[in-house]
Amino acid sequence: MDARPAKNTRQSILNAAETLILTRGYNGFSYKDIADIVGIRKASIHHHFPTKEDLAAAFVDGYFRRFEQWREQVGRLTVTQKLDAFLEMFKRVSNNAERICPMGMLAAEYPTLPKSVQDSLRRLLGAMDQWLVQVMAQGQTEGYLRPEPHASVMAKVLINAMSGSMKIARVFQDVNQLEQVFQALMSMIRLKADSADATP
Amino acid sequence: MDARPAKNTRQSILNAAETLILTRGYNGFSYKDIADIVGIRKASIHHHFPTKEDLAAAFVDGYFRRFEQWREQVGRLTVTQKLDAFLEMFKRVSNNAERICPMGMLAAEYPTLPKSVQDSLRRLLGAMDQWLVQVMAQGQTEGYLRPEPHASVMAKVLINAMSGSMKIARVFQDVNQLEQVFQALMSMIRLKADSADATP
DNA sequence: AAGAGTCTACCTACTAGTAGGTAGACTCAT
DNA sequence: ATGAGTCTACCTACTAGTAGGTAGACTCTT
Repeated sequence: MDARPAKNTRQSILNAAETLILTRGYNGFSYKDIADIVGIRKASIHHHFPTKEDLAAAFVDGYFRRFEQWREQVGRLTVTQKLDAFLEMFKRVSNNAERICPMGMLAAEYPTLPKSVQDSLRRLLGAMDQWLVQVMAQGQTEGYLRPEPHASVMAKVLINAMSGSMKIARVFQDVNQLEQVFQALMSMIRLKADSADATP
Repeated sequence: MDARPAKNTRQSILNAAETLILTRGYNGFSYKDIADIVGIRKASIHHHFPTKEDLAAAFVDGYFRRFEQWREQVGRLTVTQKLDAFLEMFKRVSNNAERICPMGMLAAEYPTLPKSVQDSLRRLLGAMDQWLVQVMAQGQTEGYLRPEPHASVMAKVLINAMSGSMKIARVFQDVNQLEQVFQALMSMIRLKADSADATP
């Protein structure tokens, strides 16, 4: 059927790994779980990803690339739109209500992760933080966001509040929490109704 | 030497479990790890805690009881003092810089936890949330905290921002982050300099 | 012919948990 | 007071099952 079944299997494995990592964590799934989902044998996974460490690092790196693409896409939006897009990104991760974001999951498991996965994760978290800080700083310069606290702290508060909410929402099965928390936080850091430096 | 050495071992196991759960998570440690720390044989742990599920549930329940005691102790303090005490509680958890709070760790692992542990955890998270919401509401009534957003959302933002900060701080080895984030958040929700309804 | 991809069959290391036993302290009837 | 019975706390030795990973044979496609 498929012209190139190869890439497909690799991607299927990666997709299965993504769901498993974001629902159960690195220490909470095995190659058998992946094999069952993808419909191949356990040994075949090792052909694409020799070790579990390789697989996890590949997932985080892939996530990083997708984040970079997304960052490019939203680059020309206003601060308001960027922050809305940021919320949407979180919502997309938890669209099946069982997943939480890589930060919430993998950062919690950090000490138990293989070194290469730790490194990839640090890069991802660093990039997300850097982006958010820049957006916050821009918002402050434009007078759209309050000048205090410092953009870097504002960013930490927002990203942690979002990530934490996903987790708590999963425990208590509360679908609307992410949106509520986001809107509340925005109302706390916003100064004006809207920013409007849209560079078309 | 000791009249009743029994209780001691049980408590040692519980202490080891606490550190292991808060650093590596439920899926990240084994009975062997505990045995090595406490200095007894693996099988002996089963005498005190028949299953790993029993051990984890006992830890969470013990944590819950300690929280209830703490809540009693801070009951008569002002809102400002209560929130400061709340920060101190978080700081105490992470005093060795490797631990994160049960919320950050166990809530992330939630879908993989045995049912009884899930139940205990839900009780703990529920109690902590309830307490914080009440404190926030009191602060709003006294005019010490901003009337918006709703106390329940304010509580979620604070607790998640704190819990998340501990995790990120561990990844980037940033000791001061918890304090910074707390102070920043307080400055965002505070209306007056201090609350002063101290009931002596 | 060769390589990629998948398979069966296997390995070692480790997991939680069990079986069965021992040393010593407590209880209590004689 | 003393010996039988019982209890706690721990032990060694084991089980069944699962983890990640490997070797080598079998297909296809090019």
